[in-house]
Amino acid sequence: MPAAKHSATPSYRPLYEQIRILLTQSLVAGEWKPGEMIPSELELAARYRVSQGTVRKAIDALASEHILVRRQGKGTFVASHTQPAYQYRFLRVMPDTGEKLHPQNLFLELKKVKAGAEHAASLKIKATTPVHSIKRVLLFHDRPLIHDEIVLAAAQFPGLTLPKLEEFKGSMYMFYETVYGLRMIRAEERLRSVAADAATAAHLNVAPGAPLLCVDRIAFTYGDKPVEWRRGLCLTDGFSYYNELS
Amino acid sequence: MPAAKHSATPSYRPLYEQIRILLTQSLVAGEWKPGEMIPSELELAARYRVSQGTVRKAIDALASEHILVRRQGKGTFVASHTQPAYQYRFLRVMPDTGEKLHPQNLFLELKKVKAGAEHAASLKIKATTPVHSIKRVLLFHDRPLIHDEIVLAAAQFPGLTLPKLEEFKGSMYMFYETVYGLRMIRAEERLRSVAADAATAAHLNVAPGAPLLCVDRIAFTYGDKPVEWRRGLCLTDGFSYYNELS
DNA sequence: CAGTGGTCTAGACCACTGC
DNA sequence: CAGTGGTCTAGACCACTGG
Repeated sequence: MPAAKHSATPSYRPLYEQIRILLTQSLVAGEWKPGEMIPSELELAARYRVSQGTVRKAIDALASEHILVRRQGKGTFVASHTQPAYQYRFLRVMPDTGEKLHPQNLFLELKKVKAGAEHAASLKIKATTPVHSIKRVLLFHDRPLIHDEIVLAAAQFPGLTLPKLEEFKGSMYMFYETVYGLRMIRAEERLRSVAADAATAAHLNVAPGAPLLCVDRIAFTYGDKPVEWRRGLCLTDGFSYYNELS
Repeated sequence: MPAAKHSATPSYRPLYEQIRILLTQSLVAGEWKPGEMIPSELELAARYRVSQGTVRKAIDALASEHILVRRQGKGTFVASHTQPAYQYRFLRVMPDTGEKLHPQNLFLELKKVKAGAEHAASLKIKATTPVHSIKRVLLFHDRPLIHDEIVLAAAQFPGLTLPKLEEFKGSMYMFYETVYGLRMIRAEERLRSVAADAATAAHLNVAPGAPLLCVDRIAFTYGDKPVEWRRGLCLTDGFSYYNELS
């Protein structure tokens, strides 16, 4: 017997949708951590007093968003940026050769500053709230490829220091996840073509004025909560930003 | 009674997958045309001798690829670029204001030429095969925004002429669909940042050397058959290429 | 082998559309 | 109202994993 076929909210909300929300809440609460296995479909069906099929549909939805990962014969797992296939989940820049891009991090600085208007709006915090501003360069085969500025709300990343970033081996999102328990599930990007300014040109070892791909990104964790603002300036000489439209 | 739970192919193929293939074949054969309603789930279930649930799963897959569109209470329809929501399905460039982009076409030329190596590889045809090369500019509020070169296999677009393009009102994909029965379902894009050459600069009314977003696209019809190669050079001053990562 | 996810069925009922 | 897609169930069986 299902708990309730209808919710109190104005418009109709199917059961599997309610289950999806409950599962998400458990994820937010940390009941199951990234990489861990969640209970089997039959267990969850029993817990929520619904049929296996309904649980399946809820899990299907979360799996299609890459929040959960199903593995036949093993179980269903919380997706993690530490899993090999998810290491560079959001990195769309790739060599035109088809080679795999495993860039190297070179951190330039970490400053604690006050959020400007754009950062504040993106991160849904008040302007002048303290934020960390990180600058780094991504190297590919020892050649500088991308210059990033990354802005994070200081309140969400207490005790963040340059050495901590530098000693960590792996992507930023792996870092957020393992050190701060923040798993990024989604991002929005806006791309523009810009001319390199002097400072960026120096970092990327190109002439000032060279055309660069400017990628503005906002990354979100569970519940569409924005966590990271990022501006990447990227060389596209032998590299390109790949996208599938469907 | 299902026709067969296993296919003859080496590895296991579920029934709903076989149904999905049959539906796709009917679409390719033109049994149901863009915009038309396909038979109801129960009819299809009877036709293929499977349960409604199995048909549902096949349709779900096609709907998630935007090949079919479900409308509760009405039926399931073949997606069409002529439907308002699908007009500019693959246009990711948008004003930073959030305004909707309804660009205007200005055709510059149509030439019949031989396919070069890149076009041939992209369209999976032999080099030197005849192709149409179309050049146009997209205007937004009378301001030139994008310069496109579009390459199509001549064999697939017989009798294509500039006047035909010019008299047609709507997007290119609407044109392919309504005039040649070719519905594009998917595209791959590669983005780069480039400096405007003299000719492009003139068309877009900017200084030579200005940074432009170069968008190379291959668009596919049913069965991943490539139909269109396109190179767009786009101003990103007040506009940007929007993308969601998940 | 037991346990997991994956498929498929048959049937009941709900929500939405348009006549 | 009939007809469509959408939800939910209960149960059978298949495919895959690992001990």
